[in-house]
Amino acid sequence: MENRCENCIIRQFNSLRALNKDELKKVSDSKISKKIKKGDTLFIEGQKLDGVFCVRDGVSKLSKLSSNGKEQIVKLTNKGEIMGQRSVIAEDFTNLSATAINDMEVCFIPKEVISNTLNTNPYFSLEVLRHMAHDLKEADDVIVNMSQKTVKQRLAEAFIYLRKNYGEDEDGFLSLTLSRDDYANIVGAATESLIRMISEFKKKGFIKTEGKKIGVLKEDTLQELADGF
Amino acid sequence: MENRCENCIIRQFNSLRALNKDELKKVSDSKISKKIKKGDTLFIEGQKLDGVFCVRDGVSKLSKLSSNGKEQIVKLTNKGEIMGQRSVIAEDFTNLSATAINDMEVCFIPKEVISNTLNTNPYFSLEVLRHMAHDLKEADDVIVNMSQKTVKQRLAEAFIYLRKNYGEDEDGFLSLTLSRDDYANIVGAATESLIRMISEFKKKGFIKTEGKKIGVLKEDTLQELADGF
DNA sequence: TCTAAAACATGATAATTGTCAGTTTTTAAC
DNA sequence: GTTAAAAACTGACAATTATCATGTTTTAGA
Repeated sequence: MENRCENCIIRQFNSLRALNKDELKKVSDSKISKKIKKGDTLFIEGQKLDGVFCVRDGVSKLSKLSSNGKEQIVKLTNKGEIMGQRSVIAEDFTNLSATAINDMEVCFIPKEVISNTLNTNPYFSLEVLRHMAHDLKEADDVIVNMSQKTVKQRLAEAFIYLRKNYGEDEDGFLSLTLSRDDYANIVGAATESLIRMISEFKKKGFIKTEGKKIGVLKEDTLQELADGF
Repeated sequence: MENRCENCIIRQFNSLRALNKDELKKVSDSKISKKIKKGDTLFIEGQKLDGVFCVRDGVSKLSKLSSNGKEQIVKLTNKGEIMGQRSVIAEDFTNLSATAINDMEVCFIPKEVISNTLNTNPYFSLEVLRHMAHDLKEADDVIVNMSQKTVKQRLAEAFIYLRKNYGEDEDGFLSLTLSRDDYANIVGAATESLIRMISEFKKKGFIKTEGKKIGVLKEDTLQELADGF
């Protein structure tokens, strides 16, 4: 049992930091550490979740299947985030599927522990509330982008977002490597359209590619493009 | 002071129902009733809100300006809903503007009362959390619709939504009358495109119109259309 | 009631994006 | 290492949607 929540720095980045010692002990005693392989799924939309997942390492995509059978990625999660809280709080089925984009390390925390703490520790509720408020704001922004911007603008924005949030390696390629399909499902476009746009960006010198890897060359130009110039 | 929160049925539909007598008294003593005329604005995106609005009557649109200058309506609020909580909780500027679609009656509740209660009454926090969880789920659905469905599908869906949530009058017209511009800003399309589609739906007998008013004639057909047939 | 402004409407055309069909490259399993 | 499957890519074409131009109707205020 070397991995105790008490010693886990990750929790400083999420709502679990509002827990007191006793509560933290309960969480730690009941949590189950899991390793998720790239491509594996944490949960599928429509499932009932028995708990939440705290991401120690790796990135996952939260997506939803449209009635036309296409996947839409609603959000990418990063280290420190908690997944599945919406479903546990609303005592509802998940509306999203979670799939690992690279190898992940997560802790599963049973819902009883979470809901007990929500009922007794208002600071914890408030922390969860703040995080959800943040998610809601981001979701609103996505709605506006989806409806008012072109695919090209959304793609430019995606590259900037990925660089900002996940960084790049020593050769200037985005640290988070996504498939073309994933890109298409983030910006909400046909895969072929998206590939064409990547080619275009590359030809124009905005980005560089090497296999799946993509590197941002002209962030300013991409930003202008995203803003509509 | 005839209008006391203690006697207001509206609060049964929102998170205020989790308040105890004392808390409710505080809310009631500090609240300010306001009448908002159709077309007037409750708040504008980027403002700092000093409180939340509890909707007693009327409908408002929550919208956001895109960088291209077009408005996107993110959500319509109805009787009983509380507006501005996200901003108050996150101690953040509003990301949305709120505009009255018809004449409204709202109560303004100062943020201090709200945040005090959030800090002390976990049931209230939990209720707010549930409502926000619901909003977040709805936002996810909107994202998927925006990116995966055609304008025609989204319009069909909008008519069904409006009938279901706001009802219709004795002549079969939607109770909530929106301008063509508002419709365009809900489904995320150019106003001209939208008007054309309304004409098409009318020609095909799916809906009827009389001036601004629109009535759903074939809900099943619209539903099939929205689902992609 | 008159009048200007706003909202509604339609046509022509252009831009954006999707679909289908096929080729090449990469990946992963045996 | 070979090979089958998956992913990446390209072209041709079609469908969707936006834009611009213009006319008509409705609405609200003097």
